[in-house]
Amino acid sequence: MYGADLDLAQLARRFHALSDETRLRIVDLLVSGEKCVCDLQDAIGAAQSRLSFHLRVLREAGLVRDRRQGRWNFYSLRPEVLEQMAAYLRERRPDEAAWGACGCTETHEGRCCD
Amino acid sequence: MYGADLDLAQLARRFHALSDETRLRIVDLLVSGEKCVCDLQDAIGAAQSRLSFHLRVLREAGLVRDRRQGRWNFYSLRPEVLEQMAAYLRERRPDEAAWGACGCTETHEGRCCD
DNA sequence: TTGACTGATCAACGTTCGTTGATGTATTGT
DNA sequence: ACAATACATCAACGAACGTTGATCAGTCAA
Repeated sequence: MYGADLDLAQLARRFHALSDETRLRIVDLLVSGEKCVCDLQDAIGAAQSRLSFHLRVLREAGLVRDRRQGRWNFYSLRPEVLEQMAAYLRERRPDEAAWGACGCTETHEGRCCD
Repeated sequence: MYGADLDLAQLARRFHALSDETRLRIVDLLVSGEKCVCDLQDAIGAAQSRLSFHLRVLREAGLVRDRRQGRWNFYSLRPEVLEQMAAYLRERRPDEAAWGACGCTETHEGRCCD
C-alpha cells in the first residue's frame, strides 16, 4: 500500500524526467558514456543554467549520477534505472486475451458489457 | 540514427503522459483489459471531469485508444506503443564498455579527460 | 593573490499543468 | 416527451515547470 504509492510517485517522477526534449537529448548524449557539463553544453547549445537545471531533474529522478573530478562534473546514465522503467512498460502490456474485451464490472444499472 | 526531432517531441509527449500518478493508476487498471470511464471513475475515486482530462492526455499521447459503444466510452491500452517506449529505454542503456569512462571531447583548454 | 574556468543556485517571469464546478451533448429507459 | 446516464468540454484558479540573467562557490594556473 504505502510502498505501492511511493513507487507510483517515484515512477511518475522518473517518467517526468523524460518528458522534455532537452532532457531526452541529454540522455542520448550520455548513451556513449560519461560527459562533463561543458561538453553537453556545447553539444546541446543551451545556456549553462538551463543545462544545470535539466541535469538536476534527471539526477533527482535517479536517471543519472554525477561525479566530481577537479573542476569538472561528469554525468552518466544509470542503466539499471532505465532497465526498471523498461520493465515496467513491458509488464503493463495487456494480455492478448484481454485485447478488445470489455473488462467492466457488472455493477451498472444498464448493460455496459453486452 | 534513430529518428529525428519529430520523434523527440512525440516521445517527450508520451513520457509526459506517464508522469502523473493518476494516469499511472489508469494504465494499471487497463492492463486487465478495456474499461469504460465510469468504472475507472469508481476504481480511482476521481471526479468525472478530472478523469476525462487524464484520459485525454493519455489518448493524445497515443497510449490508449477509445471506442464508443452506446452511451459508454471504452478505453484500452495500445500495447505496441508501450512496447516502443520500452524499446527506446533499452536502447539507451550505455554499452558496458562506456561505463565510468569519460567520453568528453579533447577540445578543452585544460585537461578534462585525464 | 589574481584571474580564468566549471558549474550550482537564485529570483523573476511567462507558460503549462492539474483540479474543480458548471454546462453541453448524445444515448437510453420509461 | 421526459428524465436519467455517460462523458466531453469549458472557464477559472493555483501550483508546478522551464528559461534567462545574475550571483556565488570551488578549482586550477600564472
